[in-house]
Amino acid sequence: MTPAKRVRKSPEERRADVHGAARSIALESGLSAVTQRAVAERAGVAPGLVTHYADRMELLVAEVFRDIVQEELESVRSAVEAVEGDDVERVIALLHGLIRDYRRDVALVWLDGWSLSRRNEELAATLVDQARAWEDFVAAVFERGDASGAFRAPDPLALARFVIGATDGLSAQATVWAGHEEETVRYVTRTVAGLLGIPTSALARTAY
Amino acid sequence: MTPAKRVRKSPEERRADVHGAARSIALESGLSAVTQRAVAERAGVAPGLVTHYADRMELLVAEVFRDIVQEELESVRSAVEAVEGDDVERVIALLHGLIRDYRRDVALVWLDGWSLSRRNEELAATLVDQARAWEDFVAAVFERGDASGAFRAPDPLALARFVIGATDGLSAQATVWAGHEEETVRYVTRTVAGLLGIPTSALARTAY
DNA sequence: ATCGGTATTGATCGGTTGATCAATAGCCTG
DNA sequence: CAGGCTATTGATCAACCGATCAATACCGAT
Repeated sequence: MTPAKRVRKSPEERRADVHGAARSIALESGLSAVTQRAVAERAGVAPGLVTHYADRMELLVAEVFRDIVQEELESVRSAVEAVEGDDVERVIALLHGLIRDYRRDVALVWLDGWSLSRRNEELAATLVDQARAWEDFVAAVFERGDASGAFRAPDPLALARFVIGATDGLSAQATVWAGHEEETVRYVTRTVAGLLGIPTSALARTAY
Repeated sequence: MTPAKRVRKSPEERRADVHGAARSIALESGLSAVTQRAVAERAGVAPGLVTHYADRMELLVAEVFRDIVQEELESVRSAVEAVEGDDVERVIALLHGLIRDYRRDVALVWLDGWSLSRRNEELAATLVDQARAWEDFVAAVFERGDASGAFRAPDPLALARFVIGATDGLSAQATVWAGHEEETVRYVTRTVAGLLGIPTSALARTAY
């Protein structure tokens, strides 16, 4: 039993290590696999160091959830903002980000979040925050198109809630029903086109 | 410490007791609260008796999930089959069963099921079975209307998958975003009407 | 080179979980 | 009423969980 050689890092760096280990575990095996010992092992560190930096494991889980979900949102956001065309094109990019480019690991993290937030207050609060951030983002896309006259969206926030709720459910389905993404995109496209008061072909003009 | 008085029941009856206790715990506190000791206490029984009848706790959890979900399906099924009117009326009843009459406890059990099935093989298999049963039921409603000419549903199964996925997601949302059920019903109604090729008013003619 | 601050260790505690099984006692049969 | 089958008990085990903290040793400052 040779005592493990120690490496002394700056608190910020070590904190990032622990956080990164927790993050990768969450993406691989779910939020419930983010335990003190599992994180410690992956970070190559003693168990005590994890709670030393994370304070409580529940907080670490909530933070990891926030990071994963936030990154996904920023990814879709930048894809939408990178669109050169009109507001209809932006909606197309949005739907792509919501469904076609969905990431199974992220979808599973969302499901874990819903389930675990019953017993983890911080996680519950974080989940609500992130859901609102998604709503605001999607609603802004619809509002912009409504303002420019590209389509009609009299209640952007309600529409955003609907689209997000629906696509979330479809993503959950897709975690076990793989292979129906194309079909799902078609349905959602038709649906949203109908709700926006534009012809389906307008939202489906790029090749899917 | 007076030894607890024993009551000797038939295996079938005791099994039902244990099962019922597990079921009520799942509806109250989620699938992850269905532990050997919690079930034993609620059933008024020694912990050992729970696993004696359930074999493994994972099996009990899977069975409880199946029962709860199956009962919900049968409830909606009988509501739809009780409709006297035409196939459009049946779709209205279906959407009601899927969204407005949604039960928060059942929705949470679904979420737990998705999350837990990563670590519980039997639960995963049960979840897939139940999801298919829902699909078949909803698809049959659409197929019937298509056959009778009440509306158009060229691919009933795909449409069923879409409607179920979307309403599942919206139900999950509703577990935290309470109070938007009416709005959600309106959106889903418009959406489904559009997909079925009938005027929205046809699906919304009863007072919501 | 050495000293001190502090990052890090890892054993430890109390709590939970599922599973097991010898011992017990209720109730039906004769 | 007696006997025996078996339903039931409850203590016990190993494995995991999060949290804690005195002891340790690394590394920058002097």
